[in-house]
Amino acid sequence: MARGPARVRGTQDMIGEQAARFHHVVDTFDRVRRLYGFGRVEVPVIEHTEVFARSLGETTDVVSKEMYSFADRGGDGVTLRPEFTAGIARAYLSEGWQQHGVLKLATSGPLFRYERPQKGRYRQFHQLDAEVIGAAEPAADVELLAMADQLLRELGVADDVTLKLNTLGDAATRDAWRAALVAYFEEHRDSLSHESRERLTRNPLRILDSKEPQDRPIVAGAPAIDDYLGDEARAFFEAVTHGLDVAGVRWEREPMLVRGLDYYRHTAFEFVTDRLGAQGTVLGGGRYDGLIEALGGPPTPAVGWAAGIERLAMMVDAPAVEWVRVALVPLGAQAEAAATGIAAGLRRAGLSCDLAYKGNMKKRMARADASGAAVAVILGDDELARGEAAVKTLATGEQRSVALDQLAEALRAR
RNA sequence: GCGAUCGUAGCUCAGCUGGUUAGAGCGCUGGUUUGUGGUACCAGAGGUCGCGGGUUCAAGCCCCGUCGGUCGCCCCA
Repeated sequence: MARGPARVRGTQDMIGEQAARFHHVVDTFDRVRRLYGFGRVEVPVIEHTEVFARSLGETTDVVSKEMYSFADRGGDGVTLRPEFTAGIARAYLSEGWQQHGVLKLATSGPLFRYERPQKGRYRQFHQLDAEVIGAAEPAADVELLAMADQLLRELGVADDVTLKLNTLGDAATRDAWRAALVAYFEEHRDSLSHESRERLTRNPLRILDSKEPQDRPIVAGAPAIDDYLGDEARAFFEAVTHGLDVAGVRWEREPMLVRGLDYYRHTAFEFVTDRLGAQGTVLGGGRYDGLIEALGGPPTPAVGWAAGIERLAMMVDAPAVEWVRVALVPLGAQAEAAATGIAAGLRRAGLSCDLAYKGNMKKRMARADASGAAVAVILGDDELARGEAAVKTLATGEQRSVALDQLAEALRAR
């Protein structure tokens, strides 16, 4: 069995196909984000605990139980980031990024939540993230959703994923709807599941996506957000949905889709799938016009989303293996010394090249084959003395001599 | 925090109702070929059966505990 120290629960070591899938997702995101003019931003993995505590506020469970928080050697309370948005909002304020006007930002990297691992859920997990800060216009929501849609298309998972869209309205709408929901559920308290009765005091909006069958009929009769939407909020949502239609982004209305936190306004959305067990959300986000203010800044409109890299990586087709083009097989001490220089030359010429270090010739040839190289360059004392190398096309077994000074050119042509 | 399920070689797994020296495939090393791979054949290395206790003449197999993995609940910023 395994020896040595174990991996920390909920972390992952990735190699081979798994690592390739992961980076395929990140690379695709990086390409798509440029198409939409989103600049890359880098923010710390660690923040003062206050940054997340203030942004999360109401849901005590999240803050107390699920953050990786600790005191550093100086006694400061710090937390490994459980999400991107709060840290980016903090940077926006502390670094004076208002000077840049409307910011379209993209980032990706590790996040940490102290949770019980299960399918598509880890303690160190990774997300892609996109934010538009400083734009109150529905066009920002549309652009962000169009980018998400294109990303999922280019990853080849769009057919397995549905965009669920809702509006939470403005602050007044949200408060009124919430009050109506609480009153309604309070009325039906006795028929609710045990879990939902708990939620009623802690986080009543969550009752709307309860998994308990007995809650379904009650949820179905709950007050709908649409009855509480003001004219402005309604117009905003219509602008978003119309924009999506024009951009050719398919969406479905999901009136029960909510966000637990108070700073979310207007658009809320999730791209969901049924391919990932209990973790159906592959990409989610919304408008968080209240967040920067909650962190002590000026009222600043913002909207964004994040997507789970692991979840996407599980869904994409296996990316093509990255074969190396040339396998260099030196034989003997002299040839090995010369091969180092030849390999460097081939690589500078832009040819990917694997240099065999160990084993007898048979072993080295076997490795050359396993590397997927198109050609093996065999370099022994005879060849070296003549200033040549044997170039073998591995697929056909055909072999010929090539002068060393013409090697790069000859290999490129093949 | 709760529940279910699993834990045998580096990996994937087999091991019959408890019964001698615990097996296979892949991978690894060496050989058939002292300078020729992908196919084939031969040989070899590699295992505290997660860990601890118990029952038994006898435990990989049964019981208890514990640790770990997986899946789900809670939670989901």
